[in-house]
Amino acid sequence: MHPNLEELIQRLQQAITLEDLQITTESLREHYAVTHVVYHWVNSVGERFGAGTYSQEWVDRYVEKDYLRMDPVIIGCFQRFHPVDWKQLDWSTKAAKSFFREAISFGIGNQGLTIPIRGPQGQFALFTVTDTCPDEVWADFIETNSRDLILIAHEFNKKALEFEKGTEQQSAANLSPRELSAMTLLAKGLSRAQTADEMQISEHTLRVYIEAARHKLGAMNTTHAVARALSRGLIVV
Amino acid sequence: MHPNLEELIQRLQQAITLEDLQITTESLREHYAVTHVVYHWVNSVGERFGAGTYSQEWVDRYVEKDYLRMDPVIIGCFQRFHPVDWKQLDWSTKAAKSFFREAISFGIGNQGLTIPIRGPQGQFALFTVTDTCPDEVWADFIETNSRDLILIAHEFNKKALEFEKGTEQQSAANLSPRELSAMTLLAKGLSRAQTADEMQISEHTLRVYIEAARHKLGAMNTTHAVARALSRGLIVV
DNA sequence: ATTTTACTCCCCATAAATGGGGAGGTGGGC
DNA sequence: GCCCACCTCCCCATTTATGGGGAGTAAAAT
Repeated sequence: MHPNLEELIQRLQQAITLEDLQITTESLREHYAVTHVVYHWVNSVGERFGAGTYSQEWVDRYVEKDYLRMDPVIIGCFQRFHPVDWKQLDWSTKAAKSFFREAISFGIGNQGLTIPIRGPQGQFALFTVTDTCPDEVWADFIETNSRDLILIAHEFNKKALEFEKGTEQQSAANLSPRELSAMTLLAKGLSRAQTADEMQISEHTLRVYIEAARHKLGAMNTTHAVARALSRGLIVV
Repeated sequence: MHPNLEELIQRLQQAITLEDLQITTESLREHYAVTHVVYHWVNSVGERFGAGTYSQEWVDRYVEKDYLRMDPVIIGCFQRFHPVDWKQLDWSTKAAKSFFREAISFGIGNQGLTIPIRGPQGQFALFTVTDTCPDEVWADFIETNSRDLILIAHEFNKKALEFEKGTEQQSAANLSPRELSAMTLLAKGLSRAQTADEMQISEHTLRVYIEAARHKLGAMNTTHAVARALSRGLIVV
């Protein structure tokens, strides 16, 4: 374990503004003596939020070209769980190769480690450390620090979720057991007739539950109601 | 950091069967001198998988009574990111109270810390440590070990995902951008007409996307397809 | 250069979901 | 004891979703 992990995490935990997170990324960059440290998050509303040491030029370029949609780091991390060494990713396509060349020209560095992080309600974030060095040096760096970085990424995301919570409040909307059963069965793909049969009630009665759940959830239709129940963690499929 | 974390994680990383995970939970229980250690996972197909030291009687009881749907630990962890001390959860309802009493009678312990873990395609897992002790002792335990436990939980899930990859690899389900747009808008409660209008295509065309998405997701109807897309983290509302 | 993938459009008919009413029974909480 | 939330049942008519076909263009991957 790195001796200063405690101190770094404490600084993170004490952050109260976005700028504090920004400063923390800069401190981390100095501390680990790497090229860049970035925390990046696309929230449930599609808003982007991030803190990091990439140059503004690169960020602008990235947004302008909509690289989010093709960046092999994003694509790769989205289907992985463990930290991803950029070398493990698929850079074979032409677009990926030119993207990588361009990234290097913007001073991103030739090495990178990105940790995917997933939170409630489908939240997805990335914590990235990049450097400019030979493969062997980078392998050593990962070997030494990956666990610390996982914990730091975790703390970053915890903080980001705290900020998010301040901006969007969500109503409790507690559904009755029968309403929850109805929502769950519908989410499993059963039709109303099947659901009513499974719940051993008439379809007429089932409709009352569905309607009640819809109104409680402020949903437009059954599909919407099921989607909201899922998003809010009221039901599990 | 606990001196034996390295050894424990290495043992985890070398696990090649489900029984190895089971043995690891038992080793962890001894190592931390706690009442129970459990890793539990409900995958995208709804299959349950787990390793842990709970008694078979409690597991059977839990499944029989379908406690998964009301367990405050599940509900609470599903909407949280950071490790959850069971005391932070909402035990105010009558059902929750009797559930807690019953759990204690089955020797689960009066204290618990559960770490929610989320993987690709909406995978959701829980890593739990329980104990029987006073609040202050438990607070100390958490203070001392929570970070180690996060890393252990991470390794557990990495291993579980490796196992999963072996058994079911067909659930890749790549939806095209238009299919994803359709699913997202439907999940937001738009009707087909509104969705088609929003996507600026004819409703006939929209139906092709919905049908394609349904088939790819193996869903019975639109509601089911949207639910699966949400569960697997393909779309966000 | 060829194949695959994605995107767009159109037809038919039937089954399903939705909108709005109303009514009676139970149990728990104040 | 009363009220509220929950559970159950039923009617009407209309809109919407679903099932199965087919077919052409354009871009991208191989």
